[in-house]
Amino acid sequence: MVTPTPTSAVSADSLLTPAEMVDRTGVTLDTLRYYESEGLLSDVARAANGHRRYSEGDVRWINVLRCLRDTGMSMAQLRHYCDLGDQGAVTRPERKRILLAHRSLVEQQIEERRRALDLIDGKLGAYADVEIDVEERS
Amino acid sequence: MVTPTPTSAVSADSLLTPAEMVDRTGVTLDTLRYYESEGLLSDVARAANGHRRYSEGDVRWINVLRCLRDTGMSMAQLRHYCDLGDQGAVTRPERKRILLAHRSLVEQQIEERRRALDLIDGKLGAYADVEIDVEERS
DNA sequence: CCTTGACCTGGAGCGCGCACCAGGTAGTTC
DNA sequence: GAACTACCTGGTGCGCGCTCCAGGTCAAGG
Repeated sequence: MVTPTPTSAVSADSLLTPAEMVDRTGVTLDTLRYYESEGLLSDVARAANGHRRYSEGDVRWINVLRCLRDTGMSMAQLRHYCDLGDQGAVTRPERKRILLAHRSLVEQQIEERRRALDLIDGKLGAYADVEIDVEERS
Repeated sequence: MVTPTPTSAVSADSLLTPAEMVDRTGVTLDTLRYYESEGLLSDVARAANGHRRYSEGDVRWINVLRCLRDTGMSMAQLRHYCDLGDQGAVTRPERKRILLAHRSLVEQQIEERRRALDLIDGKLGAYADVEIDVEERS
């Protein structure tokens, strides 16, 4: 399963309502539901009235998802990664491969951005004489 | 036929044909025209038959555009930046401001990616025992 | 003369990742 | 008991940044 569930018994008061989840993760309600519908977040608990209840594990998992998304992993890749998680330990090698591949991609992104900084600094050199009005608004 | 086009014959006056521009910049024909139509690339020369002719300056400028785009500057911001350039020296302070702002954004991106590396490495720790089949083909 | 190929223009189409909306239910508040 | 709030489901819409397409021009080659 995707979300680590340490025990079968979960202390009820540690579960978060959707609104609390939004606060904790910074992810919107719509996006949380979207991720769940796409299989990125499985086994979300429900209250008696059908409302979702998120665990601390869900919070951590959403943070992982956002980290990967924000560094350029596509929904499709993320879905694949989650599917592998759902399929059990036999997929661990491939999950490791995916993480390693993404890791090197992130390193490339850092390199690309370092080069960008150099280019920007080069252009900024042409503005060395320009004083920026610190009082300027907006 | 995939026979290499006779690019050995460099176009006169060191101006580049659209196809040559694609080779030099890695940007597609459609995108080059799109950028021009959006005002990111002005005053592109034309041959007698109406075909575009790009200068070495155009090549350098496209590289700047791609650098900024690839680090998250939106088309709208890029358009604004180019408009300022077209308006002359009076806009230099704002152009500098934009570059500085984007510079700090890129630095934030690097920081975010460093944190991503930490998180990925943390997860990779759980796979320390996993051997990846190096022979695996794909 | 006919074909081929590079390029032209204007406009439509598209994939992604959400964001928004309508219509409904369950629990609390006055 | 009426309103209000929080949430539900299923579906549609949308902004961005290209990407593709139809239909045409022009020049060179066989």
